Amino acid sequence: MAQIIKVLIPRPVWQGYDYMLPDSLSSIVVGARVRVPFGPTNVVAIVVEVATRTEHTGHLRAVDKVLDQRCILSADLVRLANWLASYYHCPIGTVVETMLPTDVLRGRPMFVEPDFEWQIVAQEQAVEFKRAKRQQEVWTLLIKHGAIPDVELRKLGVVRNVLNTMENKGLIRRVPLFPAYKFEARGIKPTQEQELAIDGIRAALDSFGVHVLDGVTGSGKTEVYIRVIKEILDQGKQVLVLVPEIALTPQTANHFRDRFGNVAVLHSMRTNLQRFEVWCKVACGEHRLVLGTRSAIFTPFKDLGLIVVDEEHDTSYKQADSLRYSARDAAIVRAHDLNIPVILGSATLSLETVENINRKKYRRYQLSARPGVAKLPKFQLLDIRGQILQGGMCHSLIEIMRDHLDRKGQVLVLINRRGFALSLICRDCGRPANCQDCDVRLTLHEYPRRELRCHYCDRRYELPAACPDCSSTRLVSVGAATQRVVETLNEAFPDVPVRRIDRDALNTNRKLEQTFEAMQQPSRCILVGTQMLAKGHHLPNVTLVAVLRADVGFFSPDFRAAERTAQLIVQVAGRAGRAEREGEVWIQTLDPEHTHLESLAQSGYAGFVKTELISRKSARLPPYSHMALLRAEGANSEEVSEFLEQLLKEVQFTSTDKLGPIPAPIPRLNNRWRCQAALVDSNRKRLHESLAMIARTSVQRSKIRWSIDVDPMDMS
DNA sequence: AGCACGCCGACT
DNA sequence: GTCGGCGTGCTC
Repeated sequence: MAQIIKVLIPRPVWQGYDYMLPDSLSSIVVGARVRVPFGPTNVVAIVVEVATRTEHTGHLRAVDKVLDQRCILSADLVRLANWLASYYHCPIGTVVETMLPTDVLRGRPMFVEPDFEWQIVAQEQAVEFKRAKRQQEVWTLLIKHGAIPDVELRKLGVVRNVLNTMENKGLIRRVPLFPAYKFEARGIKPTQEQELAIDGIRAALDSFGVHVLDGVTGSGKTEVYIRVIKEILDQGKQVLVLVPEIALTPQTANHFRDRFGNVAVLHSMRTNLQRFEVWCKVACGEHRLVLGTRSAIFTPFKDLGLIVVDEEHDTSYKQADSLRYSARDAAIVRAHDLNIPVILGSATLSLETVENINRKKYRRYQLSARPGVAKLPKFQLLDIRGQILQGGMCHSLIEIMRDHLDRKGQVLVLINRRGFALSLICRDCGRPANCQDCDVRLTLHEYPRRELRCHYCDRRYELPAACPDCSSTRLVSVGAATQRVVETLNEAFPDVPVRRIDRDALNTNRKLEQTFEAMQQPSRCILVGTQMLAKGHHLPNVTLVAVLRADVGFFSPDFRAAERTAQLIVQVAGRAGRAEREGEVWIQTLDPEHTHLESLAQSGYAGFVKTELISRKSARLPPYSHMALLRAEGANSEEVSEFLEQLLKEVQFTSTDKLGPIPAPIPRLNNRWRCQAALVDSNRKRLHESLAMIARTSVQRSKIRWSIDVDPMDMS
C-alpha cells in the first residue's frame, strides 16, 4: 500500500501538507528532501513524518521525486523550527525558508562523501600483481608513503576503477580525511579567575546549562572559550561559536585557526556554494569547530556538544525582518533541547541576561582582571551647559586632549551618530531640508560629492539653490558631523595626525585594518569615529576616550536606547588604558545629574545596570515583563492606526496590557505611514495566547502591511 | 510561482 | 447591472 508523508514547505504557509508516496519511489527517511507538486509548480519540501493515514479530507497528490537518501534536516532542527514558528508567530514555511541555505532549497544534491585517503590493509603479505601494472604502481606508492589522499592519486593519473578493484580485492581501504584539531597552549597560563570559570564549566559539560562570562574587554574571555572548546573537541564532539557580525569574523577565525589549526566559517558574505559546502561538511561530522554569524545557529550537526555566543548583548543577533528571531535565544533553546551547555560572553551583558543570573537561571563567572595590564579606565562627566562648542567639543575637552597628547598618549573621539549629522536649514524661515518620502531630515554629504541624502530610504538630492518656502538663498549647514570635528581638531592640533573612521571615509575593510594597524605605533594621534570604534580592536596606546553627545541615547522614546548607549560607551572605553597608564573616559553631557550617567561614571557598567533595572522594574518593562510590538504601514496614517486598533480589539478581553497605537518614531518612510502598538504582559504564556489570537485574526485591510515582533530590540 | 476570487471603480 | 483591473489568498 502506498505510504503517506507529511512535509514542510518553504513558502509562507502556516501548516504542513500531506502527500502520497507511490510504490514506485524508494523508501524514505524523515528529514529528507522531496520534490512535490504545490499548486501550479513543484517545490522542494522536507519530510517530517511518514504515516499511514491523513486528516486531510481532499485529494492527496503524489510525491514527484525523492531527493535524499538520508536525513538533511535533523529532528532537533525540526523541533527548533516548530519552536521558532510558535514563539515568533511566524508561518512554519517561512521558518523553514529562513533556516535552509538557498542551494538546499533548490534541491542541489548534498555531498556526503568527505575527502578521504587510501591505506594498505594487509601490508605483511606479499602481493602478486602479475599483469596489473597500474595496481602494482599504486601499491608501491602506498608502501612508500603509508597513506595517500585520493585527490593526490588522481592527480598522478590513477583512475577510479583501479582503486575500486583493489578495494574490492581487500588490498586497500579508504579512510575519511577529517580535519585534525591540534591544540596550541601558546604558553598562556590562565589567571585564577579564568581557571575558576574553566573548571566550573568543565564540570558541567554533559548537560544543559547557561554559563555567563561577565568580563571586561581584555579580561581573556576568549581564552576561557578556547580551553572549554578543547575539552569538547577532545571528546570527539562538535562546537558552534556565534559572533555578532561579519566585520569581526576574520579576526576571530584567525585566532581559532591559530590555536586549533582548523575552523569552518559560515557568514552571509560567502557565496551560496561555499555556505552549502560547509553546511554539508558540518552535517556529516567532518568539520567539528564552526564559527558563524546569526544564521549559523541553523546548521545541522552530527554531534553538537557546546554552543558559544560571543558578545551576547549585540543586537545584530536579532533578525530585523521576515522571521524576527534572536540567534542568542535560539541557541539557548537548541542547547536545552540537545541537553548541552551554552556559554554567553560579554563585557556589557544584556539586561535580560543579568536578570536571568539574578534569578539563578544562568550561572555567572566574573572576569575582572586584565591579565598583565593596567586598571580599568576612569569615567568622568563634562558639563557642557552654557558652554561654547567648537565642532561639538567644549574648550576644556580640547585642553584635556592636549594634556594626553603632550604626554605621548593617543586619543579616541566617539561620536554618537544620532544627533550628529550635518543637515541643511534656511537661515531666514528656519525650514529644514526634509526627505520627500520620509519624515526625516536630510544629511549633508561632502564625499564623494556634495549632496543631500536620506539615511533611511537612501534617496539623494541635489543641493537646492534657494529655500522652497521663502526663496531665501541663505541656506546654512547645522550640526557637527565627523568632518567638522576633524577640522576643529586639525586647527587645535596642527602637528598631530587626525584619522577618521566612518562609513563615508572608510568603506573597505582593508582601510579600516590599516588605520587600526597604524594606531599600534606609540606615536601621537587622534582617531575620530562612530560605533565602529567599539568593535574588537586592541589599541594599547590610547589613554583618553572622549564621548561627544553621549546623552542623546538617554532621552530616546526607545526604552532600550539607554542600555544601548551605555554598552557603546563601555565598549569603546575598553579600548583605552591597556598599557601602563590608566585610561580616562570623558563624557560630554547637557545633563550631568542624569541618574544613568551618574551611575555609569561612579560605578561603571555594573552601576548603570543596577539603576536601569530599577527603572525597568518600576515601569514594568522587559526583563520584568514580556513585550511584542505590532508594526503596520500603509498609504494613509489614520487607516494604519485604525487597523492596529482593530487588532487590539481582538484581544480586548485579555489581561495583556495594550499600548498604542502610536505613530512610529519615524512616522513616514518611503512615503508609507507607519504606526505601532505594543502588547506587554508579566506572564509570557498569556502574552503568547494574545499574540496567537492576533496572528490568526480575520481583521484585514487592503494595502496595509503588518508584522509581529516578539522581544523587539528597537522601536523604530 | 501562478491562478481563482472578490472588491471597487467605470461604463454600457 | 456588468466588465475588468488589481490586490490577496491558496496551494495536500
